[in-house]
Amino acid sequence: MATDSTPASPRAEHADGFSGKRAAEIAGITYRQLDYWARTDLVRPSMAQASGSGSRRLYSYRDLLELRAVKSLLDAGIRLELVREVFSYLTVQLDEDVTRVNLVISGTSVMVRTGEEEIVDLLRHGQGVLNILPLSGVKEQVDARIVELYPEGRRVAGRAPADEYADKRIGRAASL
Amino acid sequence: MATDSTPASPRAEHADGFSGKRAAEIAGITYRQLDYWARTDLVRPSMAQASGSGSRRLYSYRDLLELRAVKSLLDAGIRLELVREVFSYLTVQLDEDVTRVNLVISGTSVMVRTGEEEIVDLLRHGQGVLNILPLSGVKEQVDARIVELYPEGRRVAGRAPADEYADKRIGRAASL
DNA sequence: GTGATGAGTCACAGGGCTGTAGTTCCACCG
DNA sequence: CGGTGGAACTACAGCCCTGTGACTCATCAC
Repeated sequence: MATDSTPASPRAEHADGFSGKRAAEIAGITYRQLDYWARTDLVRPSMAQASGSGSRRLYSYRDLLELRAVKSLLDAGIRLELVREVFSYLTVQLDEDVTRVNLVISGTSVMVRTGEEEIVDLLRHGQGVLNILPLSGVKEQVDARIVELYPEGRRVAGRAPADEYADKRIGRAASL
Repeated sequence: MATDSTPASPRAEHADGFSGKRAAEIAGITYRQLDYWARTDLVRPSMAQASGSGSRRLYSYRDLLELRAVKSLLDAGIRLELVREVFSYLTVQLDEDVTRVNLVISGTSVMVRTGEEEIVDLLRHGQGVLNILPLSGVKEQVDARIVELYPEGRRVAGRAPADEYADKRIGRAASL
């Protein structure tokens, strides 16, 4: 990771990571929320955990995406409890192909979907409420916010070319 | 019964309304929840409000649909706070044409939609999380539950023929 | 009148924060 | 090397929301 040579995107500029305070600013949450989430294991800084007063948390770019995704879900009126369930699956996945994917939450079952058609299928056959979060939006927001808050003169280019996308079911919790 | 002459569906049998206890059973919630919701103005019995100890609440069939819709949203991990917002708009609408309609919640904006195509549009252009609740499911569940819990020998038939369906935006809250 | 039913009330629990007052670590200065 | 300042984490109290349990109390049917 540290020896990363990928070009482009605000991502590359900050291989050194983001402080707790900055992460909160970029994700658009309060510091207290960030702290609470870290202490309760919802989103933890993957580059450096806190280890007592005076230590520093260090969030990776990917962590920022998670923080922002959590905030989006919260803004949409979803209970933190469900968000926790979702992310306990999601953490495994959610890599670089985040850009064109939709996160679909049906009850406690979570999926990553690309095509709109398949989502329509879900709609047609689905019983419960469907929560759909376009992860692309999350990435865009984070990138925009980084540039906005910390322009730092450094190079900021377009994103890398698209890869293949496929639908993946990433988890399913016990039924209600 | 009363002066109602509509045929079919468990609806017709209970023009006299449902007691609080029954309403809770049918909706699949606890009596305490029903009580709390009534006292905090989320779903109130439209046929008879409580007016002191010893009085009785009376819920209409339509109230049952609301109760069940609230429960569905809750089960889907949505915060009661958002549900309140949604229903403050929804209460105006939500009539008999509930059967083929989807309730779409995007942020704090609420819509009733029929065609899947239009939902796809929302997906494609939408920024935030979309919560989609098929109201048809709600009605089916309520009907099934009534028959299941109170078969009462009375006639129970299929539902009335379809009417026209149209998309209607029913409300939009202040932006975040 | 009597008892069952169901609304009213109160206290309290758990989740999700928020505010504030520490604490600790680190960098920098001399 | 010791002192100083500041950034960031921690501890803890407290608030609001959503119930829940346990009673109490008013009605109604008999």
